[in-house]
Amino acid sequence: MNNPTEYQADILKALGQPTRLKIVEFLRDGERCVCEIFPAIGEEQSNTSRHLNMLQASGILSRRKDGLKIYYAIKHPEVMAIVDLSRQIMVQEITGKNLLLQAV
Amino acid sequence: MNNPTEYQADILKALGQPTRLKIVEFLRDGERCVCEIFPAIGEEQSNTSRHLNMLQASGILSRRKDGLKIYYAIKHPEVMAIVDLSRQIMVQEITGKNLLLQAV
DNA sequence: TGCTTATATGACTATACAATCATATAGACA
DNA sequence: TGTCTATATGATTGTATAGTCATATAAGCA
Repeated sequence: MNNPTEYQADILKALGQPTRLKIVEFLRDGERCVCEIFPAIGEEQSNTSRHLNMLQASGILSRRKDGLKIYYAIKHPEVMAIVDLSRQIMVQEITGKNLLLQAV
Repeated sequence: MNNPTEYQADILKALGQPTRLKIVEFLRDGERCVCEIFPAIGEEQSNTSRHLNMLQASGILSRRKDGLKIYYAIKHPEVMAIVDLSRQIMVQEITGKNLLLQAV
């Protein structure tokens, strides 16, 4: 995080990983504790914990403690907008490639 | 690229790297050849070429050949929207941290 | 106090990535 | 044909990352 470009890249890099993308998608509807998140995405607790920590460190998620449980939530609405836009790009790319395949 | 989530993550990962973010930002105003790009972002030609190749492979950039030169351009308007949103998140994060610092 | 549950972390391994240097390819043109 | 220019690529190196297993921490409760 030495300069703005690196900071900005870190935010996008945090989202650019399948496990973390699954976490963010699962949190779309609101905050959840770790004990709900890791079974939902099918990853180990320790691995999920690391990714959650990274998402929080890069400003994607907020963290709230309640007794034993720790609740994570999407911190900025812009996060879901980015996720949705990247899916749009994916869909357009896949559609384009299928059209190419059909043309063969 | 085995499943949609990985595909989507690859798009975001492609944007989540400082050198590639600089390339995309430089292409905001329109297509440019490699010979314009690498001096503008201050990276070596070979390194720039690799990043351009990756950005094209992940569907971020389009590529056009004209004689000796190869022109790259932003392929989807959603790309710049993502870049702008990620900067908004960064600004909010930095602002929030500065407020915290002032409170100390 | 001791036990249980929820979450985090240390140590490790395998893999991926960015950058560099040298070199290859491919098109333009004399 | 030979030379020049633009771009890509092979080989290599150092570093970062994801995932796993075992263990630590910390809060709640009997």
